[in-house]
Amino acid sequence: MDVNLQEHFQAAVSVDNVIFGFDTNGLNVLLIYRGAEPYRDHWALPGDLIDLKADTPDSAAVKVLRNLTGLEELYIDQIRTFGRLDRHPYGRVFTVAYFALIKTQDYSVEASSWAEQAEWFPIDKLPDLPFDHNEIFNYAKELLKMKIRKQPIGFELLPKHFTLTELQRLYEAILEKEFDVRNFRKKILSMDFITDTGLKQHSVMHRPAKLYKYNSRKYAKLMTGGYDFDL
Amino acid sequence: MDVNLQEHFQAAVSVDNVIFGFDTNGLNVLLIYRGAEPYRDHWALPGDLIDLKADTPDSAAVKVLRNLTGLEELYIDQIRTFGRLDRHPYGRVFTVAYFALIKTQDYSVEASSWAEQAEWFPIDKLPDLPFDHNEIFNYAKELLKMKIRKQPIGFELLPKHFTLTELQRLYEAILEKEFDVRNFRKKILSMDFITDTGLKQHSVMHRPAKLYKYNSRKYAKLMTGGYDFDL
DNA sequence: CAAGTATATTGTAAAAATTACAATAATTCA
DNA sequence: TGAATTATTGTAATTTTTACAATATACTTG
Repeated sequence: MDVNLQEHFQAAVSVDNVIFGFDTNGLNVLLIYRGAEPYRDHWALPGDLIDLKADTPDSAAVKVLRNLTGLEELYIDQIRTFGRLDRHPYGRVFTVAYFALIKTQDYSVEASSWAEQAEWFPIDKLPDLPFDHNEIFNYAKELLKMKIRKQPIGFELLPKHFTLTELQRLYEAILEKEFDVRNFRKKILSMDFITDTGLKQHSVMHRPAKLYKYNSRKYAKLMTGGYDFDL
Repeated sequence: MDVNLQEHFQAAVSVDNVIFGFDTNGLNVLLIYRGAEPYRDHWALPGDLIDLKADTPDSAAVKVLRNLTGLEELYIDQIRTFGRLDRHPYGRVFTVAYFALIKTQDYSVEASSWAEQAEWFPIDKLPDLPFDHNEIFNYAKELLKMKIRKQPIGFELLPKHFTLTELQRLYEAILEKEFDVRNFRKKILSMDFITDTGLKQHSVMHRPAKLYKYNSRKYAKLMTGGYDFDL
């Protein structure tokens, strides 16, 4: 390899994940409390340098997720790559940002080798983040808004069985906008990819709501026919 | 820097551009005939390794564009990053893909240091491309389809003054779908961000068409009010 | 067990947007 | 002057979106 080329092979590449979760308080993001330099003892997006001998950006992002949640089958998607010259104090580090959606209720989040703690933060109460993580988070939030209007990814954030009210609150939290109850239900049901499970809530001190589930098979069928999801 | 870190700082990062142009034959992509290894004498997407001391992915992509076209003010947007382990024969090279839109008519394209030739290819008649450039191109094509339905970027591909028929042909070429003449015009005009220039075509052997221009100020006004572009 | 509390569920009419469809107009050329 | 070629325009039917409020069901409490 000639000198000219060697100059170029001196970069590191990392992944950073914006992990969204949803509960009764609204939309949350998972942050870690960094246990290593740089920015030790700061809250930051969970991420790691890519192992150049073993990982693609995608597989590296999945590893970070798995470390944190023990789960492999999560919704994950690349956002974009950030590469300001001075974004990392140790050298030229490009970072490929991802966003992931997880069902908060179903799984518990645990600290890992590089994270002393991991904690959910409401998206409107984030601490100031190191590196360019504020920028990455804002970009992710916009992308989530866009995507949820085009694809049925909201279900990734809800338990397997959910009520229509929960679904509506989710859309409202993400889109920062309220919907009319009747119109929302009409529209969602007309799309025909959620199914009534026949079950109901119980032990709630009001009329119990029907429980629905997402039917990915019906959705796949619609897409094949060139369907335009929108809300 | 410890050994552990050094292992990570051995990657190179490049940019690759999918440059779209539009003419009477339809939608085209600009390819270069590589003058250097690897894949010398192959048609490929124009791109280059990022200068780690000077460039961000964005600025590197703009430099490639400028080299090829002499222009700086082009529509350009990041697509995503590709990082298969074996995608480059010289080592671990990640590539940040971009797509750009240029007005074919207005400017001429010239070869550069790393390109012996540069040539427009109709998007349905591309040669087989090296690296993962086929994958990148396909991804870019899908993204263009999505974006043109959401943002008025079509105008970036047309001359300053254009006819409604030209605009319709552009949408049809990108979306691979035909529109009804009357409905298309109604919709476009109702969006109210193209303006009649008062000019007409001439020296055409049929009724001359009115010439319109894109009015970005009106578009900006609409967006502030939360407008949802769609077609 | 009756009344109270809290949320779930449902329909309809008006307005807006989309779709389907074909006849007339303006220029150049022979 | 007419032949050729593409540009331009309107309307009715259908579908989608919007705005709006009364009733239903379970649990809790007195």
